[in-house]
Amino acid sequence: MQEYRFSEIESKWQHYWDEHGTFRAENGSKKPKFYALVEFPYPSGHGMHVGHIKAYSSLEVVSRKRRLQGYNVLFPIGFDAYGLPTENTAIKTGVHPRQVTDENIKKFTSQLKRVGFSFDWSRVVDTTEEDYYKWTQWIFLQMFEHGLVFRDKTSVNYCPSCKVVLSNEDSQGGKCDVCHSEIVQKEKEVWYLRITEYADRLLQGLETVDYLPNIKLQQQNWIGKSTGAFVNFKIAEQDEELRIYTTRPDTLYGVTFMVMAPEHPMIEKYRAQIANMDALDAYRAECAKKTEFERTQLVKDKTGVRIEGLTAINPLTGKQIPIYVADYVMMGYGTGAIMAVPAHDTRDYEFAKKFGIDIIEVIKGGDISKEAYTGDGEMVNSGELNGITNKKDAIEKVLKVLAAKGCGEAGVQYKMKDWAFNRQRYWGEPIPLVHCPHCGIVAVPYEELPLRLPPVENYEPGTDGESPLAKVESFVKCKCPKCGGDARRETDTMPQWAGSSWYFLRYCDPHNPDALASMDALKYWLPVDWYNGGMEHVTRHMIYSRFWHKFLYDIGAVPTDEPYAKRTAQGLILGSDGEKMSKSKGNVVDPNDVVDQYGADVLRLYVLFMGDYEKAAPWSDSSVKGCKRFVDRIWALQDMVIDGDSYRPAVQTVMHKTIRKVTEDIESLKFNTAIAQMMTLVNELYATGGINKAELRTLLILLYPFAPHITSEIFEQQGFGILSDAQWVEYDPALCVESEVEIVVQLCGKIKAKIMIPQGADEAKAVEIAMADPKVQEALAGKTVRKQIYVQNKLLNFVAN
RNA sequence: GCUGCUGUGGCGAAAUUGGCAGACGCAAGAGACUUAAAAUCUCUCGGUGGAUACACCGUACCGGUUCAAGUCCGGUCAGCAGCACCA
Repeated sequence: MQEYRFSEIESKWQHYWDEHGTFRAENGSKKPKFYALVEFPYPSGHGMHVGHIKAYSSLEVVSRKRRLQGYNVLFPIGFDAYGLPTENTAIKTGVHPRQVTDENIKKFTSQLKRVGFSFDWSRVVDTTEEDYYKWTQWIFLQMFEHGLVFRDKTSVNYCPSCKVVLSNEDSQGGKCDVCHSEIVQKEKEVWYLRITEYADRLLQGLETVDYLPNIKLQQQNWIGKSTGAFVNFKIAEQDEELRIYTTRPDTLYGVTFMVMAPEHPMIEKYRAQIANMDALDAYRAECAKKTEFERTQLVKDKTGVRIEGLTAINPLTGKQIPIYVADYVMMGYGTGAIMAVPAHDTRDYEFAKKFGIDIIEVIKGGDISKEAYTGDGEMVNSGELNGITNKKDAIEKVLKVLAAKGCGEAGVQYKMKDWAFNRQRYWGEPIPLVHCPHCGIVAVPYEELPLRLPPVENYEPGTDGESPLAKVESFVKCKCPKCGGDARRETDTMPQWAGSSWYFLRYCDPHNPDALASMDALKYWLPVDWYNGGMEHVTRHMIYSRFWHKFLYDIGAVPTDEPYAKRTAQGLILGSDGEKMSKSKGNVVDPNDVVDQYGADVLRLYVLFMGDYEKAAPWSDSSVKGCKRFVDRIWALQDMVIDGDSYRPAVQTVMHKTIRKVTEDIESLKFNTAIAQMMTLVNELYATGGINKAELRTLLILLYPFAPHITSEIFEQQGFGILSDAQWVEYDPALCVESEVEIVVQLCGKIKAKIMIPQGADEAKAVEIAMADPKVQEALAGKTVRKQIYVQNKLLNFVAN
């Protein structure tokens, strides 16, 4: 046997697959289709991370297996290449982001190829290429035409370091997602996509798809649907109504004050009529200074100021109620104002205690002198609601009363907000809209797409939150497509999430010049059968892309309502210190190093063998060696090959068991146990002193999805042909069990003996054999068996005393 | 604070979903081969006692259900993740 020179063998097979187009997916093939999708990478300058390898390895294994099972598999890859790090490199070095991107993509491509992933390289997409972002802009314009794009001046999340407006999703926890600086609030005109219009459908759609339960749950929480009521409170001093949203209309009799958000428009409207406007202005200025983080996290104490000159009237009791301004009420949720029921809401309770406001109990069951009671109970002090004992009935009743008086109705609210859809950055898709002094906002005509990024001298954004594009007169100045007069282009670009919201559609038909993809191709491939990626993308990327997809479905551009039939997520690879890998900690593992030292097959095996695929696991250099040893033992099997075209009796059971376990475990992401079973098989083969041709052939096929290079090489050398053309192997369930099995004999649940009985023996037979065993006889001596439990092929338990 | 998940050897983990706890791998120890080391091969490897057979204990902690609990139920503690004044 020759030496195992993995780098030669691996590059030989990578070239073979490339030249033969082994992994090309065929549109419209008669074979059953399987569309496996992994999250395309952002091509950063640092190259790939072992985390990428783990993320792609699962569906890589599934894809290779499915091809051997006769499927037409689409397993594509691409690059989500717009984004800040590339632009920041450009700012630092002056190199054009296009060039930076191209270099990074080249680097990623070579790394991916070295690992031997079976991607269809003829379908690569790059979100920054003209014939791709043309269609991103096209979708945006379709949304614009359908009223899903709007402009609004609101307080936005602004990162002072990146000088950019961020969506809520990009500024979770009050920190910028990219540079982790504190986010501040800033008034700005921004573009929004009306994703809230799809909130209910995004929620309902979850019932029709096969996502892991925790993924569904996170999406549900993100959408955050609540049901309740809108109630209008008349203002005593003015001909005006204050509209509020509440989930507890049943507590309406317990309202003792109202609260408006500091930004509530009614404050400005009645500026002249409010007696203490100075105090209010001072308070509001203080709130505006606070970052979102301070406002929601640090401040435990309730603050606020009463509005003097405006009083609300409880629509049910006619009682006058004071109104406060307080920053514990947010303008962005509900109506920006609430009715406060301190007896039954913990926040209102704190506020009332601090400001000495009345607390009126309307639900019995708690002790409101100590804390708010949020549970269920009998209604009291509540007029017509008195005596009702459950929340549901009380709400039903109060809604009827409100409807009769015309001052309120049932309603739903979502936590999810509309999607702030622009960045003041260069390296993104230009927003194809024009500001015309006569016609207003006008869409760039479809024929003019793509609207290209112009060259700029300086990629640095303006300090006032303006895009670098604003400085390019030749880009900004244009003619209005409607009236032909002088107009100005929108200079903001789209956020990074735009291109990734539809990339899986382009894969189906990546070179189509006339549509984002042909309907035929989409009908053939959609939905994506299995999508794997990180947990960090299940609320943002996945909700955005589901939203776009549903919109495209509504306008007839795609054939399915939901894009992804199934979604799973891999766990992180931690550094060997158990911490998250990061450059600053110096615990990052470069996949190239592993490939250099041990080969791609070892890397692939290790990332799947290291633990539960869905859980985080620390990297261990020495454990990688275990996989290396396994691969070496596979290579060494070539010296032990004997003739034989069927499994030898001594290993027949373990062969069938292994086929079954590997076949099943791959489908349920249990790669670690699939590999363990193959190791067990190899150990047993070594113990028999050899392996015959039939056994070797089967073993190579089972191992091929994990370690395709070494298995392809041995397969060829043994004269079995080209492994990627082979068929997956079958098992016989009847042969997965030995003819004799060991069972445990227990006395009252304690193990007393182990006996061999024929496989599938009935209870009488098992008892007969057990009774003949001296240890069993000893254990049962002098005892009366009152009951016996027999589990076939497992155990026999005597209950005796 | 709310929601969800997880707690098993020195380490990464298995356990057909209530039926032999610790498969497989790493690390460690002993032996073989070697001038030697590496590599490879063989054996040991949860704890306590015992020379061995073996016995007892053991899946975060306390309690319960059951012939039988890592698995189910109730409570406690710890860790992780997501959301976070959502009215």
